[in-house]
Amino acid sequence: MLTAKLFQISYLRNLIFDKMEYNFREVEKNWQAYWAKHKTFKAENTSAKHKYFVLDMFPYPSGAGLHVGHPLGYIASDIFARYKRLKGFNVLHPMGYDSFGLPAEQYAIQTGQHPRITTENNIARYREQLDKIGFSFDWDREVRTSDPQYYKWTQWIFIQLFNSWYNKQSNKAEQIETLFSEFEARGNASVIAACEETKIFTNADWTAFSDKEKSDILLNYRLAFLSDTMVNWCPQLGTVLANEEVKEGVSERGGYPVERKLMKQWSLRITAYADRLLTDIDALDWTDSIKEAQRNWIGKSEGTSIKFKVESEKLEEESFIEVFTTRPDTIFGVSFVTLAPEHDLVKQVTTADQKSAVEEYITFAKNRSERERMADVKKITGVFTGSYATHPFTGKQVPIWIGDYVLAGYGTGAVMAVPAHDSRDFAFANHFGIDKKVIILPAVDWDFADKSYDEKEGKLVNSDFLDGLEVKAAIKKIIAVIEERGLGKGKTNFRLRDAIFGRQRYWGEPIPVYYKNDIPYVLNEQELPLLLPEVDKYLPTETGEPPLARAKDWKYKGEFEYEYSTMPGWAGSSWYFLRYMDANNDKAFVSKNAVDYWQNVDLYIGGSEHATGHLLYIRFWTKFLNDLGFIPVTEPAKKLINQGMIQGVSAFVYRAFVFFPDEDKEKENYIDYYRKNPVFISKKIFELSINGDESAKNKIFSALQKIHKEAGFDSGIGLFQEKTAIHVDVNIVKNDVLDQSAFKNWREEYKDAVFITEENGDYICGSEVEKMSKSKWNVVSPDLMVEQYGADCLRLYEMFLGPLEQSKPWNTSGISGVSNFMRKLWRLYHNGDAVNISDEPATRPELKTLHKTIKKITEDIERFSFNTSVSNFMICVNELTEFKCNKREILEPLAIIISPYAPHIAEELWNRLGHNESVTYAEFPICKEEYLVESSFNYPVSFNGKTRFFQEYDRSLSKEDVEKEVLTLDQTHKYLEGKTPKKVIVVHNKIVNIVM
RNA sequence: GCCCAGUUGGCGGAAUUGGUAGACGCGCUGGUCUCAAACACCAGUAGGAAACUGUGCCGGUUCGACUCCGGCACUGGGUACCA
Repeated sequence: MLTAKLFQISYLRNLIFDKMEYNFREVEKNWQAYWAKHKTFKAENTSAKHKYFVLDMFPYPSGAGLHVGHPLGYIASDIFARYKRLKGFNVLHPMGYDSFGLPAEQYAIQTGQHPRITTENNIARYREQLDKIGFSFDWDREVRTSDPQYYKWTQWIFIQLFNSWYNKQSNKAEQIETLFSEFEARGNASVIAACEETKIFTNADWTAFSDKEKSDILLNYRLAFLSDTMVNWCPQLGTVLANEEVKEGVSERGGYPVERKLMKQWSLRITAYADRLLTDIDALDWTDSIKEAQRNWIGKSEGTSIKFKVESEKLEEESFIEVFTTRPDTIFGVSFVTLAPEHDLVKQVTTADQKSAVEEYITFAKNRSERERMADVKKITGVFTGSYATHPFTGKQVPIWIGDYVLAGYGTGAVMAVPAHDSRDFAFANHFGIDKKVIILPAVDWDFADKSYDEKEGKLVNSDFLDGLEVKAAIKKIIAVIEERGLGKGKTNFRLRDAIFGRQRYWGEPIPVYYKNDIPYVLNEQELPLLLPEVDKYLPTETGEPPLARAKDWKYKGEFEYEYSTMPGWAGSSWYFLRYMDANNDKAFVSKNAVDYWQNVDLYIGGSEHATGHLLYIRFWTKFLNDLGFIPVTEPAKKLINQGMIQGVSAFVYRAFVFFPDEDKEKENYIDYYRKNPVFISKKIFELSINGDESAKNKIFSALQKIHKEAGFDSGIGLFQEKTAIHVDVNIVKNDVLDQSAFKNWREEYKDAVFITEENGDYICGSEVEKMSKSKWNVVSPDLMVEQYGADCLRLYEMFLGPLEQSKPWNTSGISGVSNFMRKLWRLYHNGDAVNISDEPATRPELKTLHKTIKKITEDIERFSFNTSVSNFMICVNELTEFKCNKREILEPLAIIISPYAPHIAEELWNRLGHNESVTYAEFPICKEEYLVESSFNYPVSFNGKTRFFQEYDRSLSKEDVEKEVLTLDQTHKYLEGKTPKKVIVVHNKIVNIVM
């Protein structure tokens, strides 16, 4: 009763107190409304100012809403965008939604609700959450990939890809018409294109071909093409997936198993751009890890193809196995040749004796799922074909094997095996007892019985004309010889595969293709967008066709056959940066004026998980659109920053089971009992009891006895040794201490929980850093933070947590420091409730504090070290508070420099300083170095290994003073009693060391 | 296995060019205010009684190393038979 009353009094006092304090709720609401009303952040497409394009990777609007980790990158980009505006740039800072995707569709399958509805609801929630944080987005330029006005242009780009081929001579994509006229004039003999190997035909042949034949040939050249390819098929999702969407043999979304399957599919010929995607990386200001990941993904390797003649009586014609190797120097070490199980020659080279064994093996390899293959990489499997090939140099017979360690899709699908110098060949040879021949002598001791020597260093032996050469010289020589004798030729291979483009799903962009007599045609531009039709169910049809086959009243239904696949999730996101430049244009995907002005993204912020997916595709499309002359740039983003992930800190309580020795020990019994009286052991006691601490055990035991007594039992009591850790909602845990009553109310089953606590009655939870997720009860919502501390506080704190690029756990308790800082900042400008600003000139120390801060903040922002900025603001405000500084001369620039970080409070202060315009239109102040000069300082002197502060000098540092350093030397001599030092080391005008 | 990033107090982290390591914040301890508490404010806070020792470990370069070089260990991320 008394405490309740007192609480009321203190509550009232706090209310009055609050009135004098910064009222972030009101201020933030007002300024957010002001920005929206005045379109403060609207970017114009024409300006005398320099442009600056700051882009975030737009989110997929999921049903779970945002957690505190999501806005991290947006806050950073917003700070930079606001900073650039203050620096006088015309800033484009847009936001949108990547709104096609699987989760909405899965939800639709379960509930029957149209994915559009789900998506719109989620977008509305995202928008609400984003608005609360006070971002400076130009919402007039919002894009949604699922909006027909947007995907019209995604479809249009697909059509451009379909209507293009890659000319390797000009090294760019060209209109398919140029190829067409070349075929009509001369056939394809002189065409060098990115395509599958094709038969040579003349212009006469071309004219004679049927329409279908012509179409098939052209498909082989088009950048968007249909082909029978091995795809990653996910039966549970009922769709194919790109390599990038498969992680460790299961689907990235959902984690379902993935199989290999041969299917007719739309693909994009990204491999045509492999070389350019690789070489252009170097010039980009992206992080090394992303650049490296892309290089590895493209996987360029230069080597040689070599032909091995097959010795087989069965074959009428001469037949060769072509292998690809990066180590032609090891040719004399070849002891067998291995074919991929899917290799064309497998059937022909298999002898009658081996036929059944080979067929058995091929069936085995085919049915082995991707997952199994990855799981037992070390398991070696293979079979001998019975045939031999002729070694091109020694003329000896080498056996031909089949093994699934050779991939059909890479190189030629066949390898020459050199067991002594390749670890995979070594393992294979060891397993099947094939002999090895050492042909490179390493400089170090090497046990060839144990492992292969794969290094590209050493001298060649047993290698005929290569003997005595170093590896590098040998490679050069052998390539020359191979080419001279026509045994093969230098060849470059890429790991990168063409991107499979069709998805057997509903919620995506329809591929704008229809079929007439089995020939694919693209729609006319006027017919776009090809709208996503309504369907009764979002599942495949009974005959296994994609959901779009269910559409009843599609435009040309019955007239032509439509393509039923939709585009993959990455289609819309592969060009969205361009749409922001001219988001509402219905004549073109972007106008020439707009793209000429905005060019490309200056700063792109997003997660590193897109390294080999989105970030590769967006570069590909950009290059393609540039080739066709639609845009002036070849890269989408000049600078890329990857923000780290914010992890959750899960809290745990430890549950002990109680049972009664004299009762039935069946499991149900004590589970039942526990449900009535769960016992929780604190982290400390839990750990101690594990380590066999007797006193802790006794403590648990006596606590259990107490519980037991209260329950009305007389008999002995026991503690079940296996304790369970339970995730507990982090919102009822503060500084590791559990809110015990909240915990009891949290779940019905914990209603009667009994706690074994520390001496002071606190229950200390265990904690662990994990991914932030609902199921782990460690999600902290930004709404809650904004509600409790304000948007500015959240923004500052997210930056303060640590370096932007680093992953770090969220810890709400630290936010109070930032909250305190906000109050101190407010008080600088106020005395009680009233604004208290003086027009007196500032003192030198005050000016020094200000300009030091301007300098540091500028440097911090420029090098994206936002965490140190927040510290520097705190130092600045602490110093000014100490000075009791309320000078306009100081506080006005302070409001400006803090505005990118804490825009709401900055606007309010700016307004209270008497300005009518938004602080956004102010000018970022420039540091005046003269105020930074030290008036006095200590010389630290290291002498005989000890550092002493030499003497305090009262002087300012100017250029002349630096030259007058001799004076300091005099002082040094005096100090050292007339001895002359050998060396006096001066750094930043300070003597730091004296060498005698 | 390979590639990339990292390892600093009780915790998050700072040190920008090789120049007084631990800024700033959290937490903790003590004090002021209060009947009491919360809030707020003030002081202290790497370890050690001290000499000294301290940036994952071993060694090197340097007058001087968290920073540069060589080797190792561990943590996180990416990748996976790419010939």
